[in-house]
Amino acid sequence: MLDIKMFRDHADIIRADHDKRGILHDNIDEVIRLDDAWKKARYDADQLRRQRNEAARGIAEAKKTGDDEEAEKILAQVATLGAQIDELGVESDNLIKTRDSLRMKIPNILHDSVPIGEDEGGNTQHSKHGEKQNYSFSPKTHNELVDMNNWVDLPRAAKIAGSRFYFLKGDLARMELALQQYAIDFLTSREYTLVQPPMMMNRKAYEGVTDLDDFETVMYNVQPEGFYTIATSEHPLTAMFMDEVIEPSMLPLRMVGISPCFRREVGAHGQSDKGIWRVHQFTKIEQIIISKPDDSWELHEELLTNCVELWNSLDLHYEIVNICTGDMGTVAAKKYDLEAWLPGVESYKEVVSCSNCTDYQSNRLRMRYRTADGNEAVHTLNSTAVATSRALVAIIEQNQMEDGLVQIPAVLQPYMQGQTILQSCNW
RNA sequence: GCGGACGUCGCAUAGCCUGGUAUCGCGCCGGAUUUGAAAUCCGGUGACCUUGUGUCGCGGGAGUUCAAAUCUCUCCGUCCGCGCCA
Repeated sequence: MLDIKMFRDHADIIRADHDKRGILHDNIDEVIRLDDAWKKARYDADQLRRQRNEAARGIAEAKKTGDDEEAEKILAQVATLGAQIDELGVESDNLIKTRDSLRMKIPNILHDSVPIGEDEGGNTQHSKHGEKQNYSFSPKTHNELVDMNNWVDLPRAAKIAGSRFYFLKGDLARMELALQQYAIDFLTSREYTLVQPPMMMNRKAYEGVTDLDDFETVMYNVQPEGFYTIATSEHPLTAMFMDEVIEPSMLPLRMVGISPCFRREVGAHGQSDKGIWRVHQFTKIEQIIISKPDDSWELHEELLTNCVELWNSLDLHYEIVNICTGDMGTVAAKKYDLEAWLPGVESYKEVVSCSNCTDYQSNRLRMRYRTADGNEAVHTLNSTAVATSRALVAIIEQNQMEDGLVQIPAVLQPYMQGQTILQSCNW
């Protein structure tokens, strides 16, 4: 959510941003109109409250001196004030609620370096890492590989849960754990603090961190308490300091989160998304930073550097993409995606997303830090380190051998008792 | 799950019984004093707006009242005891 001051003093900046995104200004104008109306109603209500407070003081004074007659007189004079105040109070409450529910829908201000473009076709290449492997055979897709090695059981998962769930078995399940442990060690050695968050959140906190449409399409609602299962540890870790004033000495706060991620994935998805590429549940190691505004752009690059060095160390080929205006969501001001090469399907596909959300989440969450001039909103940043299911797909496609077995990346071998090849599961 | 206590500005704490201007301390910011620092003293230190002798704010919501931190109901959370439990 953008600061309301932005609408009052710099609406031109928001309008220019909407132009870059190719969306109409209607909502901006409506927020400004509602804000003016709210200020007016609020002022009128304040004036009435002021009258009432003055009268109440008069009554208190009269009662103190024992002048009951005077007290009764004032009481009669202000008899109708309460009803008027209630009426105006309801009006101003409605105005500000409408204003802010609309304000929640207005996207963040994009950074200047975000390329202009209508859709994902407008994304630009930021850099390329590693090389495509040369295979002396025709590389298989990850779906073929997990099938022939019995590493994934989709039908039985569908039977007991539903589609897009999976059993992960044998050596692939072991490598999944190795990958988690490796990524955590990699980041904790860079002074990121490991945090295991709650896997469910309440509605209020969740509204602070996500696009409102996500409640319909992404999150599971757990009854009877009405909690929402987290779609990523970004959400609890970012909302952790909700309603707090953070000591500046704590900033920047670097965290590495681990959690299962639950996603409803409502809507149709293409053939290429079958198997374990797009699933309802996976594990993700996530980087989170809470920072002062002046530091956030430098820290955004730090997050990307961590990703690059982590994925380089796995010996994988991938490219980094600078997401364009038309492909950016509501929350981020700038976003890099890391797209790994999948030789089986001959395309680059998204495995990491690295965002600077500036003060958009912290305005909603009322998350500030203390400065000499008062409290100021912090900036929040997040980046995948590894989403295990997708990282597994990249590893098995790129490291596959002619017999369908897979070489384990050297850095993961110590986490698997020195094993070098993923063996098939025999059932 | 049952019973009890509690929730007050960044932290800590008084006010609640008996309704009538948000208390003391710490930390922080500014000023005075000083060569500088410490110490001391003074002032400030939640949010909002049309900046006023203004309004709101005491975990959230509702109610009673001219008036609620204070009384009532309800929800949330914390702590203690009991029960259950990996």
